[in-house]
Amino acid sequence: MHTLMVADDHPLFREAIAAVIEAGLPDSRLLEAESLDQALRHAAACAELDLVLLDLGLPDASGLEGLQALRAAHPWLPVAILSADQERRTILDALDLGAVGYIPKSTPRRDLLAALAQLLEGQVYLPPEIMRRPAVPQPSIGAGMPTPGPRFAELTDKQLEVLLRLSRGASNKVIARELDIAETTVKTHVSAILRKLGVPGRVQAILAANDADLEALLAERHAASR
Amino acid sequence: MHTLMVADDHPLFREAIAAVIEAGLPDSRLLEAESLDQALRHAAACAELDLVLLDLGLPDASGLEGLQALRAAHPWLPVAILSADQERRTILDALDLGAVGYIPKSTPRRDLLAALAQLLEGQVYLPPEIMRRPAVPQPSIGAGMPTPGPRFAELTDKQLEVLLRLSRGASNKVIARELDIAETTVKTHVSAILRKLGVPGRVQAILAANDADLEALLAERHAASR
DNA sequence: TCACGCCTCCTCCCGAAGGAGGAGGCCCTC
DNA sequence: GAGGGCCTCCTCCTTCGGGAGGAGGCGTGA
Repeated sequence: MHTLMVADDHPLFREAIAAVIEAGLPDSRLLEAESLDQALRHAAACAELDLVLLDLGLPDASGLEGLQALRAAHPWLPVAILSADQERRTILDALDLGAVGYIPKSTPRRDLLAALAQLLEGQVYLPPEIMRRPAVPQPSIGAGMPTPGPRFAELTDKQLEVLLRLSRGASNKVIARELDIAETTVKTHVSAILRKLGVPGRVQAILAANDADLEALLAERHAASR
Repeated sequence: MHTLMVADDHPLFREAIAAVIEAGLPDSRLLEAESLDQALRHAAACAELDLVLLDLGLPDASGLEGLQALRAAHPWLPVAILSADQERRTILDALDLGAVGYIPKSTPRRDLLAALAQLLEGQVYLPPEIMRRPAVPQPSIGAGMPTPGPRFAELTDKQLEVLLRLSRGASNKVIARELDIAETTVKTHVSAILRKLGVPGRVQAILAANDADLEALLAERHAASR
């Protein structure tokens, strides 16, 4: 027998959560709050609360302020964020403020139930699809700027030419025609690019390339070679 | 069959980990590294590596530098920290740098196994006893931007969900798992997306999607449906 | 001169991607 | 009740993408 509270200003969403919990965690009790204020009052009144699911963006609390307030008032109360926000930064900030978990609202029902079960067991839950994404652009920890990121510098000129066309969505065949080399040669270059960038496929190479200015890098090299 | 690597400079500790894994994850392979350098070489040489357990305080890498280096060299390689350090701040910094989990060395054997299993399943693991200690798309729907471009408006909600993941570089298989539908269904959706956007392949769909703010569009729809 | 890196191309092989075509279920509207 | 749109899943088939492994030519620097 667990007691949960969902704090969200959308009645329909609260209803949906209630339905999920009723179906998946049969003998649980669910409190509902439509504002931070009400959530704080519920928390004060109900001693056996096991978990709070807190929406970001309640009318009376912008962003993570609600979490902060709840944590300050009830440091022992486990609070998980339930939000539409999928930003990695937001999740880390929430953890920083003491959240025990973070559940994106886009989480499919079965994963949501698994997450709740995990949280009620005393574990921590974070959305794998976000936290396990490679994107780590800003380390910002000490050390000036080694920022190797993807090592475009390691690519040879030819490989950069290939990557440039890759990033524009060209197929191996098209690249071969444009550079007037055999398709097998293009594949060799592509393989080398994937290896050097440490990505598993051309799609990821394109996404990485889109974060950099390849044309500038190429122009720079051409200038340097003159 | 999983392949793991433990990077720790204490032979006895590596031995202990090996024993735990051998007993608890019978058909796994374990690589051992006693320095960051060796870990990097192993990672480069072994493609089927599923998880790296990285100690903080290797001789050739102080603190989280090793994690940073490993992440930079192999962005797609899941790395979990295995450390004696129990500071909340350290854990948050490790996550910040892209670690998929954090296991204190004081973790009892059975919890350690559970954590490894969770990590190998693609989840995130954090030590509850530390993290649970008391301690946005805000789309700005300013009306003014119709931005039809490619006809994203013609896509159904589900197709938008698929396109969103597509644009992050996910394969059909991954999308299927995230949305909890069959891979064939994903293919159906992808085919519909390609047809509606008038592009010849997923790569072009991604490039088109990157020029638009899909999250905002999705949030807008969800808001409208309430 | 010899080694090394780069570019070029090849074959064999396998898994991912995507089209064609069909089918059942659900829900809404006419 | 009969469409029709959407979501779901299937099979069969082709092409594309990428790894493994090998090989030859060319230029530069030790």
